[in-house]
Amino acid sequence: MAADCLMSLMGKLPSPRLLTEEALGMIARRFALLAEPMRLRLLHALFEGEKPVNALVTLSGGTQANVSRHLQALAEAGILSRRKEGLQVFYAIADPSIFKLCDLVCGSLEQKLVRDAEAFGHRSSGQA
Amino acid sequence: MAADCLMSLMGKLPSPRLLTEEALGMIARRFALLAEPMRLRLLHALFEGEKPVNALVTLSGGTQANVSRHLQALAEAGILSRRKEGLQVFYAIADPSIFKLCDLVCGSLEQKLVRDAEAFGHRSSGQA
DNA sequence: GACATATATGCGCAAACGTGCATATAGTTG
DNA sequence: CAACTATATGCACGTTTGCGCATATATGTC
Repeated sequence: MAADCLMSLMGKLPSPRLLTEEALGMIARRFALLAEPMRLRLLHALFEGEKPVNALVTLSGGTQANVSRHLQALAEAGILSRRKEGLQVFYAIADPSIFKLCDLVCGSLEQKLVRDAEAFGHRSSGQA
Repeated sequence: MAADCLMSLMGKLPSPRLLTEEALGMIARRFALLAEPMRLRLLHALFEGEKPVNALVTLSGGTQANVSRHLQALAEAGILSRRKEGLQVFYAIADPSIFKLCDLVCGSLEQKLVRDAEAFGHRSSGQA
């Protein structure tokens, strides 16, 4: 199960000895890519399907340069796919695990919010 | 599904208007907590079960101060639980979604590594 | 009380990161 | 070829963040 996810990952890598740190770094980088609001915004926009950069710029409200950088980072990590068609470049979600990751995190956050709200109500008779 | 995970999250929050950014920030922070090798190391150590801080210091190889900070951050986010027993403080994984999150990320990384390895074998030279 | 152990915190520093600006590259159209 | 659009990149800046050091707090022991 999850307890040995790092182990299973190590088995797939070329030199199994030094890779504990390397595997951790890879996992950390993966999570780090999802740890930016702007990138999450872009991913959320791509949940609907493939989109060109200019559309993502409009939807996200970010600068073209920034959006381009973020998309490139996500694509290099294999999270997004990149397709060039004429002048435009279309990005799409290439890693379906992203959906489940977001679902898990959002579900967990919902539970935490509900718990905190209940704890709030129990301690003080009113709400803030 | 995942496409409207932000929406469902928004429904649970007190003021539904401004919360799109706030929800994104919460999700981003959640992922950011998992984006550090040291914190991943601590979580991995806690996969076996509840452990005191000093044990986690030994297992992770980090400084006591750092380990304490990381544990505190994870506990404040609700990912870890904190139990005080005498001089020692025991931390444990309180959010079971962490297991699935790690599984998903590790599985995705495995696939990517295999793909890259195959692409490496097909071409005589690869790109970085 | 003094002392020891376990954990948490204040402070400063160095590295990493996101962002904006200007500009470069690629491709289309006249 | 020139002009235009879409995307990518070099550079500098401000913020954030993880870390180490020393120290503070808490609890148990003598």
